[in-house]
Amino acid sequence: MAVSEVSLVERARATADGATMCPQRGALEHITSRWGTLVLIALLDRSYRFGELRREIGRVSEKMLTQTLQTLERDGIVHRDAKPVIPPHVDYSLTPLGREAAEQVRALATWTAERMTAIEKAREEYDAAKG
Amino acid sequence: MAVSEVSLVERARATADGATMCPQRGALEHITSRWGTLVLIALLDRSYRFGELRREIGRVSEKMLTQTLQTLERDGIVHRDAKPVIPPHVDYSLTPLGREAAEQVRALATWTAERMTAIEKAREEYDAAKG
DNA sequence: CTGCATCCGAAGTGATACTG
DNA sequence: CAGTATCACTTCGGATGCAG
Repeated sequence: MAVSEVSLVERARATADGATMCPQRGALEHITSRWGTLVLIALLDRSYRFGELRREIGRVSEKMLTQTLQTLERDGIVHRDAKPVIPPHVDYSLTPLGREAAEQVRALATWTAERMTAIEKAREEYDAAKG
Repeated sequence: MAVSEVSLVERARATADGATMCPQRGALEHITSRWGTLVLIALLDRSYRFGELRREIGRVSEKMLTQTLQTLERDGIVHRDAKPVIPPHVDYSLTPLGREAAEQVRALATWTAERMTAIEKAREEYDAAKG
């Protein structure tokens, strides 16, 4: 097994002793966060303006979208291109790094979509047995 | 583009009109949740008992681990094998479905670990520019 | 050993109003 | 249009105590 394959869990424990959480966990959580996943999948298609992205995703507050985009921009996942015009025009797109991450996320989302039938069946059985 | 590649965002919007969130989003969030990812990666290696898993992951309360495991069990991702002995002995392992999911998650975690240097560099540049 | 119930502070979330 | 600020509200998460 490659070193990196277990490093997540190992580092999580290693840095758990009162120290700050390992930066890896942070990055992973930004990418897999509730709105992060949707943003990445949307941007995989094309670049979006702020309001456009908000409409595309739906049911996301300005605050959360702003926060998500800033976090992902800071991690070098999303590129922010603010054109100095009135009214403001800001385009968001994926960096090369971000595109790699987004493809992984999309793979996971696609998998979930494909297996949804099995998952719902499992839920029904679980609820029937315990409920 | 395959249908499933955009269905996540589309469904999120489709069900956004006061209805319950689409079940896909729920499943994806269970898998990518804070403790969900760590549980899946750990179980990819071998089966674990409750306390063992708790120690392996580190810094997770009983409550959260229980909650995470129950959610994943309900989705048919994790298998729970409770042996009727005193004291109780419960083994957790991945179902075939769960193994597929876990491999996707591990791929993402591995990617994050590999790109950590680039991500940290991006963060420093961002902070230097804005602070 | 496993896991449930409860409490409570911390953090996340979102509607609204406001600025550049 | 793109974001910031504030505030009320909800959920998260950990500690503790208890049961099977």
